Amino acid sequence: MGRILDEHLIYEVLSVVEEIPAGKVATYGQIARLIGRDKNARLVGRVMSMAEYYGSYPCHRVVNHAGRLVPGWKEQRALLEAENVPMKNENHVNIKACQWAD
DNA sequence: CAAATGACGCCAG
DNA sequence: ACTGGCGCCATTT
Repeated sequence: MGRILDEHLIYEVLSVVEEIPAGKVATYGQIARLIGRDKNARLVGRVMSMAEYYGSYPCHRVVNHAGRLVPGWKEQRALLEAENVPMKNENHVNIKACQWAD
């Protein structure tokens, strides 16, 4: 299985993710806008799901527009709390308080 | 080619 | 806050 997604897209998404500072989070839509692909939030999510294959990136700092954590990824919460990211409840960060101002 | 599937987003109830 | 419905895009069935 070769490259499923456009390598250019993967490169752009991951370079943005790399910039998210510890203690902050970014949303899929936010990242999509930053790379000039406003309507491609879903693709950003797809890239994230395969990010491990391309290297090590702070994927735990990417959440959806409501601040919900990745469904099924247990370690994410601990990773965020280790950076003192404010949580709203078990599955959500307080996005208002910790969204990365780009 | 039609329908379904997702680490999504926005709006209405 | 939670749930549907619709729009969005690439990939898969």
